Amino acid sequence: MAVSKAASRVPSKGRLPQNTRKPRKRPALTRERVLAAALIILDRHGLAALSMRRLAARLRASPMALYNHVSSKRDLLQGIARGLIARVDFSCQNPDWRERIRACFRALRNACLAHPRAVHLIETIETLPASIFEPMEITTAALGQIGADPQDALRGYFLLTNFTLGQLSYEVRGPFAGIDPIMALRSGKIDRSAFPDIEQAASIGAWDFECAFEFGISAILAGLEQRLIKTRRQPISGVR
Amino acid sequence: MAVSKAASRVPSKGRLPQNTRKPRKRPALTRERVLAAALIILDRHGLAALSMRRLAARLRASPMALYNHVSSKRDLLQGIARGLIARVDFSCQNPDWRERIRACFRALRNACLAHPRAVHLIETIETLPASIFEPMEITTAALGQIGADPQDALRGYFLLTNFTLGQLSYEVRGPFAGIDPIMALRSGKIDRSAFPDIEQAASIGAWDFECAFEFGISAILAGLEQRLIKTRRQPISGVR
DNA sequence: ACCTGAACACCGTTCAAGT
DNA sequence: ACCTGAACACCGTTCAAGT
Repeated sequence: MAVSKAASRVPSKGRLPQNTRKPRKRPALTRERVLAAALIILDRHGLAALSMRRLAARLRASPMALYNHVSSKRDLLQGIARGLIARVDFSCQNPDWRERIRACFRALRNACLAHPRAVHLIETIETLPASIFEPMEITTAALGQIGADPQDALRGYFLLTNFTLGQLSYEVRGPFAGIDPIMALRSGKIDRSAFPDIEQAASIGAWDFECAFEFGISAILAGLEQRLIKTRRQPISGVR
Repeated sequence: MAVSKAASRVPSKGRLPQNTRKPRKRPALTRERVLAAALIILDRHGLAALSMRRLAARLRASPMALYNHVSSKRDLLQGIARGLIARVDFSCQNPDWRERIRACFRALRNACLAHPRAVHLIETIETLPASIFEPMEITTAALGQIGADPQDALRGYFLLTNFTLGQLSYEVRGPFAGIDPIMALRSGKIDRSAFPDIEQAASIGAWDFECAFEFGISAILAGLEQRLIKTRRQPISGVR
């Protein structure tokens, strides 16, 4: 992993160097600058448009210059994802354990929605920054508090994350012309009479993902509370 | 969308043509044969290895021959995903509505696990085959039966699918060297004392995804039942 | 230590030509 | 109708060379 030390050249005490030989037309490359530029391309034009060559052009450097700050394209993409997650603040002081959990996943969701085209990167991240352990710790602590054993608490955590990321992955793909079952029914491509109950649902207005998310978290929390308390001294390991 | 009519050359009544000029060394290309070969490469070597050129080589044809049966690489990938979903049998005759729902998502999960490297394709499918409406119909019908209004029933369905696909996406990425928090803690890369409750969970043996899945579905069903019955005449639209 | 240009081994897809 | 080879405009990355 090639990491530049260029950042350490920044003058101490925050004073700008006044008599440097010549004001650089293009500021020196940095891992941070490379990642930031990559995120801009990703946000604006999508993952397919993010090539090393295009990124280099935007930074007015040769493609190979990037490899001084990033060891491969894979490292670049992982760096973007890690950076986004590392900046999220998951903490919440609410005394209600349900609200603490809810706040975690809301924070994760909002961080992802700020960069929709990076969601897939976050989902496929390989080495996680330490901050991702915060929601895990908060959730397992809260569930332990209501009597869940460690294994069930962890399962509860995975249930919540996987739902959150799963919905994000779906939501972010928009605008669901051919993907959204409601849209598909409405467009008449599918035989409505074969699916009477969906037909009913299809009369609903625009789908509100935020409401669906809050509904989902609420239902999960209610289910976890019921199941974990019910089985407090008798963990549901062999359930099928 | 280029679709070949080569399949219609198959002799009627299932009789093989005995005096065809010469037994072809390489059977004629077909959309089905192209998709099948692509799935084999995908299963064996992953998405990155699935190029039009490599696929053509495996079929002993020129890369351009593929374009007679598939309009683009995108069409190829979508075709694989649609094919996998279309073959799933979601039906279940169990009188218990919970079991009918459970069977749906178990079927979806198992179909995906049979082709782990195709999961990402299934998640990002654009036009869905009609069969994907079956779990939706079964779920919304079941939830309607216990008193949910159409909107909440649909939210319940999305909760279940997004969890199922979200966990699949995570599970399939394995083997979680740097991604699994438990592994990360165990490897000592993270300060265990900062996360006492996870530390507890880290004492658990190998993670069982199937159990986690069943646990998740159970918790969701319990939560949905409680919430939907409780709010039968008072849908939770503005919940936050 | 950082950057460059040329080159290598790949891509997906267009095009004109063959049967 | 189906297939081909050559070509185009791209990729990520290696290498040898420059400062």
